[in-house]
Amino acid sequence: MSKGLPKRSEDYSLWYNELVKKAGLAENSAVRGCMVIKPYGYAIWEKMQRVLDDMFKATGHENAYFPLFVPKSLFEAEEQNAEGFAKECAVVTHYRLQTDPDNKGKLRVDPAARLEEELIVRPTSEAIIWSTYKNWIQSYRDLPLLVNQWANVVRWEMRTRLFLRTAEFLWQEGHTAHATAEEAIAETEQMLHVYADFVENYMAVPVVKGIKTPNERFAGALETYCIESLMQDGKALQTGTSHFLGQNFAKAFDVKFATKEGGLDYVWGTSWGVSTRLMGALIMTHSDDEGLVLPPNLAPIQVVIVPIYKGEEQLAQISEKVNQLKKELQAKGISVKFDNRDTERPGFKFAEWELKGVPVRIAIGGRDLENGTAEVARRDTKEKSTQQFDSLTTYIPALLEEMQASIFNKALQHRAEHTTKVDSYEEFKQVLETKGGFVLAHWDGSPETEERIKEETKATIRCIALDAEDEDGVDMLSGKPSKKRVYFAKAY
RNA sequence: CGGGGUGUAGCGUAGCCCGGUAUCGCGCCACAUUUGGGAUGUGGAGGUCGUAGGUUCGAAUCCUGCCACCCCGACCA
Repeated sequence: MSKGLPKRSEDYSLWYNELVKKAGLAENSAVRGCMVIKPYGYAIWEKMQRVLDDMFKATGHENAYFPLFVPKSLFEAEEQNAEGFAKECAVVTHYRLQTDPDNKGKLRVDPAARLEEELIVRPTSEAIIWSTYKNWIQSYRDLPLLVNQWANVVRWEMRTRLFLRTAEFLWQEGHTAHATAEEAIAETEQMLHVYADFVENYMAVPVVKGIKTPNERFAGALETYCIESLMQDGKALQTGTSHFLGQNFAKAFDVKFATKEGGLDYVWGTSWGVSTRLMGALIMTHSDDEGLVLPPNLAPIQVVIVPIYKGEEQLAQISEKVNQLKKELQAKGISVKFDNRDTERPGFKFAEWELKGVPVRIAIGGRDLENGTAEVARRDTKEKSTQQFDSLTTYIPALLEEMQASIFNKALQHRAEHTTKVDSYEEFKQVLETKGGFVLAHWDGSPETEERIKEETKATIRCIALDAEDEDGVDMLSGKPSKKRVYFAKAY
């Protein structure tokens, strides 16, 4: 491991890439655009999954699994959706290889093994799922149908970045069917709130809840809800989406149900998802030039204990105390690592665990043995303090809780400082160029002005906030009247 | 996919213009001394120079194709 990371202030992208690799989260693979998620990175993802999965179950959802491949005829059934994803689909055309007669030791695609119908590698699973739902739903008694799946999907991206945009990524996709539009909308909103709850309270990343403009809407949806977060470099990142699909997929796949009243009607759908992109948000929101800063609620290791000793005898003395402490902390649900490697020195370990973002470090040395103390260092502020050893079992849980709140508040403050109201296009452009961040401005609601602003400034409308206040104003470009401000930003 | 760049040991690099079998640092292995913020010394291992062809007596170096990565665009969770 080489020392030091690039500075955020000098090259934010480089800092991000190096951090992801050096902290052992992920690396590029032999496959273009696809990453290898390494054990430490995957451990964080697993914690995210566990929490989210519990939240999904608590709101009545069940997990299932649908195929990776979607026959082309199914894929194209919902036209809007198919067209939206067409440009980035991987397609399976053959099912067999053979030895290449012209090139010894090499294989080639067997031209005789062409599939009668091409298979699309799912960029999302609406098609395969709704074609299945047709068979699952006959009556209002079968509704609502609340299913989630954890899966990988493939979108053939031109330009990729670890976690933020990869050709293959991991996510969960919820797909539900309801008897009424109201119920489906309530589900769409509910899941948006679930995501917001998770992202704010576990990831400690503040979100703006809102709806997308028609331009930014999911292909095939009537309404797309989203949560948007602001990264340290002033760019926005969508951290989750929830779609109200109306009856679009029900109609495309002929999913009808017998109503209580004896009629026959198409069901109403939703879909919602978060992906490994959340990892990118987690990294970019809190981390610093020394490495990752992980919120205690998602850190695979919450506390690391580093012994400082001279000789094996002293290590044995320290170990005895540490093992007892470790047991007590673990009993309180805290994950603890005792880094008793004899092959690295304390200073090296300090730097390494800081790079990996472990929230709390406890160091115990000879002096502490004599005094009955320990040195406690918190990762977020890098403050160190000396604590009574016996108080640690109450001090540490409280500290972790305090840190969780503290890093959220820090991110919240950063967002507040980088959210600017503007009333003129000049000011708008100036804010984008100088400080970045969210820019709150009036918009006349037309796709034309939205498009023009995007072309001229690279900024897009991230969302129309659900809690936006009514305020009469005029579009900064067209001068037409507007009822509320919308969130603009340059985005990932 | 367009424009630009890069690819040499696990990582970071020198050498490439001007062809003669590869430099340095970190890391790795062994031993010793060390251990309260990225240890030091001594010895050692590790390379089909991204890949496939071509030119040449000889290619990391020159030429061509391909692959991957990075930056900037277009596209996007």
